[in-house]
Amino acid sequence: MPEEIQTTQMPNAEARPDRYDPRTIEEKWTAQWANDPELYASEPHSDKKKFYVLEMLPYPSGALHMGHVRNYSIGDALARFMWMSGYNVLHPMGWDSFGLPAENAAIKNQRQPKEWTLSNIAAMKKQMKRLGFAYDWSKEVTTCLPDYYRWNQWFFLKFYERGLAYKRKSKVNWCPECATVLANEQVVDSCCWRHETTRVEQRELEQWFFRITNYAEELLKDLDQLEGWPEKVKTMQRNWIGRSEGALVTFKLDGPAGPHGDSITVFTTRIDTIFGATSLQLAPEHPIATDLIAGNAELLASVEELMAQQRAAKEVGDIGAIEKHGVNTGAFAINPFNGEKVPIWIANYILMDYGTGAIMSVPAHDERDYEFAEKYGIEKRVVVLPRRVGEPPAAGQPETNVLPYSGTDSLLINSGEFTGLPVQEALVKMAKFAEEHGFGKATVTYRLKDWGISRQRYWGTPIPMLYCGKCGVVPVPEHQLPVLLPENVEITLAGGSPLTRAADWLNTTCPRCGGPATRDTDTMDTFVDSSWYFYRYTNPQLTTAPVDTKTIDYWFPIDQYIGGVEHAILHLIYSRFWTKVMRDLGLVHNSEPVTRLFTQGMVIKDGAKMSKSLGNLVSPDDMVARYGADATRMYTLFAAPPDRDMDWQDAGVEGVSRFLARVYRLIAQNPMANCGASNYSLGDLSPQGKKVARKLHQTIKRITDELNGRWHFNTCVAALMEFVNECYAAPELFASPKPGVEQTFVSDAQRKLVLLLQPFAPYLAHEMWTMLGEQGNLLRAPWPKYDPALAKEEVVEIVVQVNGKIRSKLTVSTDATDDEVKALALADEKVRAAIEGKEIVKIVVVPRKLVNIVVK
RNA sequence: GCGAAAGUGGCGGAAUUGGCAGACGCACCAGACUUAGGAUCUGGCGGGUAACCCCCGUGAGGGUUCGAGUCCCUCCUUUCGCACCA
Repeated sequence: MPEEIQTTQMPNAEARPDRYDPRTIEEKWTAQWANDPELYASEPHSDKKKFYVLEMLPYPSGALHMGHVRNYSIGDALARFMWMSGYNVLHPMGWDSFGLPAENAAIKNQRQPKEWTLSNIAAMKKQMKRLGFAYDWSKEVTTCLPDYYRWNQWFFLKFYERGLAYKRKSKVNWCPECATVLANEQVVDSCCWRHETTRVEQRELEQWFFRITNYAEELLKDLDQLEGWPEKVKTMQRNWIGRSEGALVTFKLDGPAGPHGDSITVFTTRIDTIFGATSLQLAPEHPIATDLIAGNAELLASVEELMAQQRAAKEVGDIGAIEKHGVNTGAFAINPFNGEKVPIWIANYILMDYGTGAIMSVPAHDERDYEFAEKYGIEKRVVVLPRRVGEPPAAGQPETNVLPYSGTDSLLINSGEFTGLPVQEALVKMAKFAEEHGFGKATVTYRLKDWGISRQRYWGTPIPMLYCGKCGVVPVPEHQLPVLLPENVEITLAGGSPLTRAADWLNTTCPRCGGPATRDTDTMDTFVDSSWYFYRYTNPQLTTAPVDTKTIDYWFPIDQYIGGVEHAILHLIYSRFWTKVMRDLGLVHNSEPVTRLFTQGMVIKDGAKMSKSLGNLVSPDDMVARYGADATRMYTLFAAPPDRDMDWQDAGVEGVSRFLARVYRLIAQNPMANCGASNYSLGDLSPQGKKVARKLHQTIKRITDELNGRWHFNTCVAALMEFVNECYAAPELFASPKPGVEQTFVSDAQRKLVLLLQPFAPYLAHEMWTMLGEQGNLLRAPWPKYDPALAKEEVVEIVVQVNGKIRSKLTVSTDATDDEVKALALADEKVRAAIEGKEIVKIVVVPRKLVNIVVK
């Protein structure tokens, strides 16, 4: 039916089938989906392939931003595609809802954190539903509710039983802005990860720690198995774990023992160079250093200065640029390998929190030691040959050059009984020698530190520990869980944990002796919440255990995790650690939580990441109101490949919206009943019909390949646009197909277009699905298959080059042989003009692509 | 300093294994339909050129190849990660 006739018949604009009105369509379906909780529900199903697709859960700040929309649009497209591909899909969502912003809001707006958080959740959930994301809300997890955080406490007790949770006094990173402790992972360039310009201070506090270092080796080793993870993330984790193989060697002091003992233990990765050690260097805070300078005011002052220099360098975040300074203590230690006395120095570039806080200095073979020795005139003694094993000495080069060659494939010299050994062998033998003689051993050091989880904050999981005057530290018995977070507590940022002021809650009885006891007033780092939430999704209402192992066995590991790269170390290393502990507790059987990880790019506007402070935010609500959820979502997929940063342009959404309107009109002008058969052949169609059919099947192939492969959804959308353009090139075909095969084809093409659209623009797809008279659930309709016979072109354009320059183009049958193509090319007028009078050296034929005639 | 990724029209981006550079979209220009158009449809749109043929063109320079955005080398720029870790 011609468009203009239809439009004049329509009583009101809203219902005009030539007018795409996303708002009416989307609100209708939002309501319908809300009434159908089974739609996205997924339960374990023994005879169905599962697919667990997960997007990182948001912090309920109050409103979604475009970064969220992009993240969830990627995951949703995948989930929808996998459903249509026949998988049993788990696609849950939840709320990482403990944390400081709720407390700030409480102070600022006089609202309770709980009320503030829950109302934010309600608002954001509504936004998500309006955007049409296909989440199974029956699996929703809200980490700030006792249903969830009681299991944090349960895990804490299990960790404690296993010695994986312990308390110690330690120097901690303190953010004055947050008024709480930060984990090492939360300190970025010496500043708070939340307050990027706030310098972190060092404070001494009693803290609970999780012994993640017990798993350092496994966390490192298992990275090799994570083939579906970006190399970049794995590299960041490897750097963070920072494994270093070496040896500990103990040097006895050449003098009386002080309060901190009579020896210095150094960590070295080059024990083979120990005969070249001409001094020891201690960190300014090293206990022995304290002993050695005690009572010497001059030394004390110098060391204070070294400490200040180190602190300053750390604050700038560039300890690497520190200018080396040191002081000679005048004391000596004995090198246990040769009995030599070596001077003990204190230096500003030695870090107390790495290794043992003490090194042996070998100026001849270490650049840093060289620099230091140059400055202070310390002897440089060569103990490794300046060349590889088997290499003859270079002519004119001294056999014992300082800093000659830093490789470990050389030979030792001047090293007592170890002289002549290759370095690699010496490393092993000398560590063994030290161990046999009781002054050292081979060891491995990590940069990774235990995870400090105590936070002096209110809005978090209470740590389930008690302090009894008689019994000391006592865990809350399991049956008393949860330790509920008390409500209506006065919240201030200063003055330690607000929980210290909740007297009723704070004072309790000791479960061991029945005497008075007080609760731990700290709460857990929120990264505890996000370390295992994805397990809880599988069975969020379970009251007897954190998870049901059988259910986990079905769903895990997560097939696809999608989120920002900013979580490469924090969240993603904690989650891996937690999984390994859960495995050791017998709760899960997988050792890694995530098979494939995808890190999407940021949303950029006007050259910078969208942020409130820059004022370049684009509100998803505004976009949805103006263009609809489908257009907004589809644009986030269209603007760039999902792993790259995308540049937001309002006009771009409009373009996508126009495309959706074109799709709508294409089908709405003449929605056809299901003709059943889809087995037409090209020969039955008109030339126009053939072109459309070919394009359709090529489009199916392109989109299917992308969804199964590299995920360049931008080209999927482009492919859909190309197909629709092809349809518009033959306007009568869709408007009034001829009875018979043509109608069958158009009916089929309409359906396939809707199916292909579903992952990217679900609202419009559902609307058109019913418009076509289909009753079944579109989300479970089978993904269309492409027919290679239909996708194949009959003729192909061949480029003819002469010496690599395009001279002509030929249209030949796809089945033409190389010789036929060659003959056609040589017969071509333009080609003949180009090669006239020249000798043909060679003719290259690339089937279905080109001919290159090489002449001279 | 070390390592990784990237650099293509006015803009976002395409070109999956070396084979027509610029798909698709935005912006812009012209036309059609219209009382009107910020709707819709049609066409154009890298640069040089009045235009055709043609020449040039994927950060710069070299190389391999019949043929290079794609592979190799050197350099430049941007982004990210690491950086006295002994």
